Amino acid sequence: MLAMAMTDSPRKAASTAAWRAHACASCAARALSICSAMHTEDLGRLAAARTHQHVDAGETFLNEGDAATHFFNIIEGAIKVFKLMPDGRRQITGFLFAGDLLGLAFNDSYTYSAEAITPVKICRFPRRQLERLLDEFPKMEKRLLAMASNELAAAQEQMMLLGRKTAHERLASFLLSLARRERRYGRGGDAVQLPMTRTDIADYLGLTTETASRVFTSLRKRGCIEIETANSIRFSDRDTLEELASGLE
Amino acid sequence: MLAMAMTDSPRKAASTAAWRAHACASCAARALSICSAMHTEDLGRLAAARTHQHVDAGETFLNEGDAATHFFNIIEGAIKVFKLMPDGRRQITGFLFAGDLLGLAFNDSYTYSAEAITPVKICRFPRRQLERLLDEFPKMEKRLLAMASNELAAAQEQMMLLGRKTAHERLASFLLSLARRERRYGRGGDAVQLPMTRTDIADYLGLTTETASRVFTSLRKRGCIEIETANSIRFSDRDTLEELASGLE
DNA sequence: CGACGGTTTGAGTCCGGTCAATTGTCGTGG
DNA sequence: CCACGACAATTGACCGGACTCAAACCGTCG
Repeated sequence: MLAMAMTDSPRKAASTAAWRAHACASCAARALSICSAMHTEDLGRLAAARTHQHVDAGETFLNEGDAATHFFNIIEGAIKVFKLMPDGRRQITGFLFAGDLLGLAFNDSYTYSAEAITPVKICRFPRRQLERLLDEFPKMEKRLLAMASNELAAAQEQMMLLGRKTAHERLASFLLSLARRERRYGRGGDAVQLPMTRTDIADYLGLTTETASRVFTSLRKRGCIEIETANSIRFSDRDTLEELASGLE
Repeated sequence: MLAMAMTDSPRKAASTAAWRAHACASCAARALSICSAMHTEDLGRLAAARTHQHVDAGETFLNEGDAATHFFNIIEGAIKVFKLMPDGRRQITGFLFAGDLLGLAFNDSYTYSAEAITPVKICRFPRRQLERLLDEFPKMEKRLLAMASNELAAAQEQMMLLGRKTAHERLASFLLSLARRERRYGRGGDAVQLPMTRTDIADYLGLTTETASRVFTSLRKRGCIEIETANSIRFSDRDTLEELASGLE
């Protein structure tokens, strides 16, 4: 809101969504994964306070500057987290998928916006509820600290990418990290799904749409990847891609 | 170690330092600031396990890939935290000064290296000791979580800088953030000290030394800053600098 | 003083950005 | 079924900001 108010940005603003309470099993299961030591009744307390929501693709459901009253759990779909400059320049700081948590930062207001890439199911918890739980379950706090720590390491890796890598190295790194993620979650193999647009990828890698597209083509012509559709690619030479990503060629 | 081993990097490797135990008041005071609820005897326990060290300027005292056995508290001086690519490209992910903590990440091994910019006094604690304390003092954990959260927000701001800002905008942002920090810690006014070299600044901002230097000159000619010495600048038009930093001009 | 590391400045190049046009994809409705 | 519109992706021609290479300058210290 704050960030949007002072801008003539061409990107469109959010629509405020109405949140409805709704029961859901996978949601509680996810909360469980944060801390297996939590008692069932406490889980229930958290579950009671949560609300569910479907968000359409392209909808912004969290705005930089808004009071940080809730945190979110992506149940299904993909979202992008980003920051805007007054003139509309955009930097995507991360893509989040099913199972990821959003909004855990302990600041007064959100320091980023979030928008659905695909139709998304999300689960929203009040932060106060969480903080009360944290007081009772220190293990949960440790778990969150570990998560934050991993995110921080990832952020530093991304700084390396944005500050020092070439366009080719950036895209190779990105595709491989997506593939690694898919592998970690069971699926995978040599195909990677790209739910986001070329413009999103460019805004994540600090490039323009045109450059992103050109590098896709270039990697294809070099025999590193096959482009089945714009949103689905397949690795045909993962080794070369790995070398590219780490800057060895 | 790991990162250094596979590289023919022109940058020099670390010298292993000998750590000696030593008593120090400011160190305990700093630990206190992490959690005021800690008992004196517990503080003593942490204090007993710590060791002190002087590190010379230019010395690397922490290597990416090394087992993450300790965390650090900068007592005096300035350090840089960075990552290297196999061919020697470097990205500085942060500068740390007196009072800052380093190595709190909860990973098995460090994901970055750290080198002294000026002669430095640091205080080293074993991580196991800290973790035991964390179990006893949940408030401490909450404090760490808040710190990690702030760092994460800063990291995202830096991604915006590296991915989307021009050279001028990057330097303006950097100078202002340094000034803001000095102000937060009492000192300040319109002068900013730059203990790091132009090359360090460039490696932090994703530029080359030459570009960094040129932009300094350009800002001076535009009347935004005065360069008293290479390591000490003064703001002469902070407003214009602010506008530049946020991309408004 | 001279040596050395850091800084500044200059000349020329190039990677990625800009602007513009074309192609491809998909959903809608006649 | 195809025509159409909207939007994403690709491709081409050109441009420019930052990089590269190189030389000169400066401050510090032995």
